[in-house]
Amino acid sequence: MVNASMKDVAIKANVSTATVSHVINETRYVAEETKKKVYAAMRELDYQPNSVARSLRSRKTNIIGLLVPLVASDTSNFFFMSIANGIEQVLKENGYNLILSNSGEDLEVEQNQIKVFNTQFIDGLIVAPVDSKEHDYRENLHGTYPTVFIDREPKDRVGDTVLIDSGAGTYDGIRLLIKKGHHRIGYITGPLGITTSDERLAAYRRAFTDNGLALDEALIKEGKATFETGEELTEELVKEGVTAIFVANNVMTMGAVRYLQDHKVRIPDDVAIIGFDDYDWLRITSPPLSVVKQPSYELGRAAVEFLIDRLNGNEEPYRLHRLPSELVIRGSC
Amino acid sequence: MVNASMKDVAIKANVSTATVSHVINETRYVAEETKKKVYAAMRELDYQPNSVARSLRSRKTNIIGLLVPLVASDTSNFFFMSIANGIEQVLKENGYNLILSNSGEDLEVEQNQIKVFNTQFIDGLIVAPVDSKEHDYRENLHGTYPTVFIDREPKDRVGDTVLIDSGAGTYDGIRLLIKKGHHRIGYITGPLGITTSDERLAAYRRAFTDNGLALDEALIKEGKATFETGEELTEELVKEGVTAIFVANNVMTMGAVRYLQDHKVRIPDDVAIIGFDDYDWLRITSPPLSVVKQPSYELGRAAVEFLIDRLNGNEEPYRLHRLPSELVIRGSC
DNA sequence: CTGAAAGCGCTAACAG
DNA sequence: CTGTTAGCGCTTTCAG
Repeated sequence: MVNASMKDVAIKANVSTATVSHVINETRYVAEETKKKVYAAMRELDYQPNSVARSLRSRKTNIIGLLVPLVASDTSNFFFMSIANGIEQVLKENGYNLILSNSGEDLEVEQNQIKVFNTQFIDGLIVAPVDSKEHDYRENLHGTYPTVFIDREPKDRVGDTVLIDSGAGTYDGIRLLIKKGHHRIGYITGPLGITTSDERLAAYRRAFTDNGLALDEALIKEGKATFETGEELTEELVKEGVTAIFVANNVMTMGAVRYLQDHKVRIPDDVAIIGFDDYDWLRITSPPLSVVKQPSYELGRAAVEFLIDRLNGNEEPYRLHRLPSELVIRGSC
Repeated sequence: MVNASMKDVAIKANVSTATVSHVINETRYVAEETKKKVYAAMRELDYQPNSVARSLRSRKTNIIGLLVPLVASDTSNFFFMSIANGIEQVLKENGYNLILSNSGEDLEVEQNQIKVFNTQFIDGLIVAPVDSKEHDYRENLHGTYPTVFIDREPKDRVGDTVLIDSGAGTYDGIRLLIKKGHHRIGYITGPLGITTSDERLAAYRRAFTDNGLALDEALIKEGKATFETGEELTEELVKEGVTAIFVANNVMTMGAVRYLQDHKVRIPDDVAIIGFDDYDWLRITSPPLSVVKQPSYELGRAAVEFLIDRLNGNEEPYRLHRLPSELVIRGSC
């Protein structure tokens, strides 16, 4: 059986479609008697309101787009997946649905997807922009719907932005290492030039100067954010005679640990290590890994709250919000 | 500026809306001259077709729903996240969008979400049903859109189903342990009574009988799928004097490893272990963990292919497809 | 307290 | 080769 329309219900209940609509949406007073008739008709016909028609009329889809930059790696993906999870949950609580899309860290794909979204689809957009300080989002984001940027700060503020203050966790980590007597602390980072990487490195430097320590630039190693590069850079650092390593990237953290394990470098006795991002799995590495934890789920929640605020008509200037990161101390330092 | 409609374009180009529509959709012949005028008008007005109106008319949203049962655990979630990733990718290749929704392993939430989807929203649904052999999906799935079930088999077949043959990987794992001389092989599983758990346990039994070995029922431990339960059951097994443990659940695998580490039980010398599901992180446990790997990403792809086949009008009886699982041998056995 | 009717933006049958 | 026009199912104004 094909779905019954509102008209069918109206006929069966002997009322107008207007009344049916008002009963459904509780948008004007309807006599109890009439309501009952309408409900009965709805039940009998197994009526399901057509949300597409409703959207067309009300110019509201109740759908929010989410654009994340996943690449082929469990580790880095998990961060965004976790954000997505938080977002979906809060969205549902507020009666919204989530369209998930992946830019694959590819600017072109990202911009294309935004164009698709521009086709009147979504009521709002949350985007973790592709790594790039260059791109101008004003090109495709015309303000038809509110946008919230997460995790990475876009060049031009075209919406609220929610970031994680990963510098704070980094600072705490380095300070702890220094307090434990480490002076030659290696630093491994993914490509610099993107906000998150730069922020963390700055914190590393700051921790040194704040503690009156000289910093050896040779101990700062930058490379691609891969397992293998993590291994290589760790090797370089070990040869430099570091007693501790801070890895500012999750995937590289694994490579670093692997190198130390493979070369029988004892953690933390020979080399202490602090990594980035927290996962259940880190409880079963040996020793359990100390890391800077980013509140991914909370980031998702916050982003939605900002977005809903805009959807409710908030017209204030765009805001920038930072969530704290946290140093989780386990056995590796 | 508010978005231009097709009518605006038609007026500006001095043609009818029908022509504009046909130009856009290439659905009937239009003279080159006319086309050019239309394109020009579109560009000038920055015209974006309204997909909601289009959907209302064509009764097709190009949106596919995905319903997964995430709970608050990195480990188990990652499996479904990875599936979602595969699904999104293939969907995009085919011009579809993905609405992501989480049932939280709660039957009521799941059924509610299906009801939301029934509101004419989606063109198709992929669902990893909540753990339960009881529920009758025919109640809410009326065949208005095709549905594909993944990972878990529902009681009544109301759509194609794509599963992973995790029994095969389990069988291989047990066989390998037996071949290595283990006879007392403990088995840890999450709650029985759901298809995946039952299948794996059956494979365990089969591996024993196929090898002419007696099986000690006391070595089969069932419990909640949590880290802590994994630890507890491992303790019980160690006290039973097992020389190897097979853990048929990802979260419990971590608990098991943790227990062995904490109690200085050497892996694999004192107790060999094989776990479930593969993650990057398992490369840095010590020793690196051997596991049964499930092709989550491929599962996603396969599900979409089935769905699209249905959307293209395939009316054959529902099919059941199984993807192979794979034993990944590292250092823990 | 309720109904009639316009119209959201688009597609497609029908007509030329 | 192109235009006219009737809806898709709903919301909402205006009128009673």
